[in-house]
Amino acid sequence: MERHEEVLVALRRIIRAIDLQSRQLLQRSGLTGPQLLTLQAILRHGPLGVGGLARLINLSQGTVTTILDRLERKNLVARSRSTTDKRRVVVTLSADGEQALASAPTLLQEHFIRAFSELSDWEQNLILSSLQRVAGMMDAYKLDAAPVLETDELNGPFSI
Amino acid sequence: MERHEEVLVALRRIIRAIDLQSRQLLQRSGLTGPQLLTLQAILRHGPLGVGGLARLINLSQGTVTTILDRLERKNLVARSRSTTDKRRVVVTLSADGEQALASAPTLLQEHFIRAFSELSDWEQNLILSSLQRVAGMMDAYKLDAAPVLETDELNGPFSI
DNA sequence: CAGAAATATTTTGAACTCAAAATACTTCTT
DNA sequence: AAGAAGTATTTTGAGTTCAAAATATTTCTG
Repeated sequence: MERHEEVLVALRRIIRAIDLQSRQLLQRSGLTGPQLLTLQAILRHGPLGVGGLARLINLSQGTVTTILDRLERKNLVARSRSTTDKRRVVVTLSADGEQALASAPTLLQEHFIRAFSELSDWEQNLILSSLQRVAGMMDAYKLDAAPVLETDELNGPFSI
Repeated sequence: MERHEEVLVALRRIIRAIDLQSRQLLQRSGLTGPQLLTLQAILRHGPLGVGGLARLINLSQGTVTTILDRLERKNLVARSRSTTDKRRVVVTLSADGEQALASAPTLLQEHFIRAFSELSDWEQNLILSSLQRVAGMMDAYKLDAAPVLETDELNGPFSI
């Protein structure tokens, strides 16, 4: 097996572990990972537009809309149209939302956080920078690809 | 921001990049990432039961069933009941499936594979072992919960 | 051998995710 | 001011994912 395939296997394990954690979270607190992440982002950054929120948590706008639908149904957030620019929808935390956040579990499994914290400083840094490096290599294309869409790149590196 | 939170941010970027790659794949070849992964596993390991397939690619049995539904609808795989043990469903690649696999793109973006391959040997190993370490810390609990899998179609606990 | 326990798979119900199309509003141009 | 162009959000349609319940078969036990 080539090394980049082993990378994929490791990533699939990680992705699955995160998904399972999200489902456990739902059982314990009624909030899934993405929902909790969304609430945390609003808490940290204050009232936000949907687009800004999406960029902050690395999700598409449409995805954030459906997450907000669920949070709104549970009365954890409120949506309101901005008065200055009525195209914008501003999302705020409700009192219930703050309450839910305060009592919510962590997004990563407790035992992962513990294990990670017990690593030495340089090991933590090594792991973090490896992850950031992989992330950078994977989403690098977004930076140069967006402007180039006009040119006929359809027969480019990804053709069948 | 604490370091384990930065870990989560990096992981979210990676997860998103992989999802987007899967959708590009679908545009170009008609197969999504999980579908391609499933076909590859069958090619490598020969006809498989659904459960073995699920363990091989780190997905639940129910998930694999829905993926197989789509692959079967496209005539890329065939399901048949095992004659020796009729509880089991055996999945095989069709001729079309082999053909599709032969002409399919890679699961990771070409440019990621290129960038990764250009790293020095020790850098590749460093990244791979960091990912494996994170994966291990995340799904460690499963090992206590579920005893050893002893299936003859499974070479190692997480091989693809 | 008949019923119970175990194993394998599918179905069901809910959440997440995206691209692309549709909608709503603002700002720029003429 | 009227229409065009741009920006922000939601809707639509499809795929992925899981746990838990339902179904199908086999193997064990009395």
